[in-house]
Amino acid sequence: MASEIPDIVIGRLPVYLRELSRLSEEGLEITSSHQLAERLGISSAQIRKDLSWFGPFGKQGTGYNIPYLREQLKKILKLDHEWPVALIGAGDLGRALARYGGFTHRGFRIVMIFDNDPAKIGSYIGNIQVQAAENIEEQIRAGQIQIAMIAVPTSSAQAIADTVVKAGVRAILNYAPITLSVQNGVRIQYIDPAAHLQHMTYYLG
Amino acid sequence: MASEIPDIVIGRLPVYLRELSRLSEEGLEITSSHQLAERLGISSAQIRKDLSWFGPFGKQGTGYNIPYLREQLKKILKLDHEWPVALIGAGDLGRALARYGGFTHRGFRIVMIFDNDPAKIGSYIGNIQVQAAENIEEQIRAGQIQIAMIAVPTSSAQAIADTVVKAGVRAILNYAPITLSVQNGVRIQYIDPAAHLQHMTYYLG
DNA sequence: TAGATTGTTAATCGATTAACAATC
DNA sequence: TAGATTGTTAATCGATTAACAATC
Repeated sequence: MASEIPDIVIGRLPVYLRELSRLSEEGLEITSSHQLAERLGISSAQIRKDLSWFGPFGKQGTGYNIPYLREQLKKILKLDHEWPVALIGAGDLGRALARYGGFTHRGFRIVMIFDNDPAKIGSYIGNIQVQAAENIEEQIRAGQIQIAMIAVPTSSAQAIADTVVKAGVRAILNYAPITLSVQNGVRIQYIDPAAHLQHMTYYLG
Repeated sequence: MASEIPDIVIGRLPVYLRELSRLSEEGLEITSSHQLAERLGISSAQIRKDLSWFGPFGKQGTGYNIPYLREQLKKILKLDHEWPVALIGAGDLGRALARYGGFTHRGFRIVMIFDNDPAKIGSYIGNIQVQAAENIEEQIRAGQIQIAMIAVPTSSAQAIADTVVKAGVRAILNYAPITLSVQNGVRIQYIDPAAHLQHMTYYLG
């Protein structure tokens, strides 16, 4: 049953997928748990154990067929179709995210952008027009959007989270440096660069 | 001995510090492991255990003095002085990072920015002038910079990492979606929003 | 004092690793 | 076949939690 697979295992699958894509770009057709392990700096046993939660994907003596394993991982992570994403916040960070080219070939497309600044509403970022924040709930519901990226000031992040969840969002990528409170069943991932830096300074001389 | 404290514990300290700052802004002077736990969605036992690695900071029956605990955590994480940071890459993301206001009050200041695009070299982002990438090694060495943020295309990320490490950098915040290979003693933290999104789609219907 | 909360221990729980039979 | 690598088991390792004496 899928729900008993450790979350920490799920979190590594995108990293495996990313490295497989690189190997593929390098022209390789076959890889092994050892090759992946060396490139990712983890143990080959862990890679084999992680994959074995989902089925046998390799061949003894040979390794893994890269295109096949990529396909399988994409299926597991539900990346066999593109996910529409709502972006809340059109400041510097929001605009950088909207222009970032790395989402599409990995399964995501920003389809709506919101801000509460009258100077930004109506303007275009790429080919998407920034909408008023008051339309968030209606638009997300109408578009049946399940994923939102929050790139607003800390002071409004919780209210925005409440709004998007009410509208049906079930996965939030939160760039505001604050722990959000949401109902059960809603997933949140946090991106807080300052926290990452603070984690590393502990080890600096 | 500091080196035996689990890295996963170190990684939670910035989150505790962040929440303590919020409590402080709300005007509170005292908190408890229970209050912190509820706000962060983790167990109070974990918070007390984590803190106990570094010393007794609380008072039985009362809890923790917020200003005091903040000071102690800052000392532990070496945040009692400001860290100069080199930013490599002045594209959309680099510019958003350079303008991000959230670094300074958490212990970091971007003091140099590099790019290899002649159209960007010499231009200003805030009050910092973008320098040519060929100056990276010399400038980082001269400034004795220990922390770098990498916001360059995937194809050049490893080469940039090699360069900054050669120049003396010991902590890298990497925004390129690639696992970097560096010598022992160099810390890396990864920020890959697409990977975070892929982690969450596993759970979506 | 009575009530509350810490710091710490021991138990539990979960994740990683080593090892190897199976087999390509 | 000989060599290599998977998938899986069992052992090890590490992290989390429950519980409570100490004490403010």
